[in-house]
Amino acid sequence: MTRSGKKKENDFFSRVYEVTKIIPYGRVTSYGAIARYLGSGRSARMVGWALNVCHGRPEFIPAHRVVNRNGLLTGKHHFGNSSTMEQLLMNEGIIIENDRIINFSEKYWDPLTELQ
DNA sequence: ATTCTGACAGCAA
DNA sequence: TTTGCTGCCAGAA
Repeated sequence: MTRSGKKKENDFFSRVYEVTKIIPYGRVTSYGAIARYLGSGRSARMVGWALNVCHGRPEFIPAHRVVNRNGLLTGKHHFGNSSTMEQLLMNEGIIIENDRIINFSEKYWDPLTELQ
């Protein structure tokens, strides 16, 4: 598609969004896992950057289901209210304490493993 | 073109 | 164990 108003739609960013959108309800994953799934396992920071711009997307992106490898809600501050992210996660059955997901390994969803 | 930044991850001390 | 620095990649100024 010849630049539909934006740049390449199949950018690294768009892939991040696509992967993020297919995260099942009640499941979470990490930035590194997504980066790895996209091919660049060391671009975890880019994933965070992409999600930072996800607000400019018309579609809903469950960015709250993406945390760091420690299960820590590092990006909760980017959801308008600092409590929005944990509210959304707890609403999906995720146990959060001190901004960290308690049952992280339990709810962890790795695109590499699940999607192959 | 160059520099800085960023919602990370890995490793060293 | 916790704390801190480095590497990494792509976009914005």
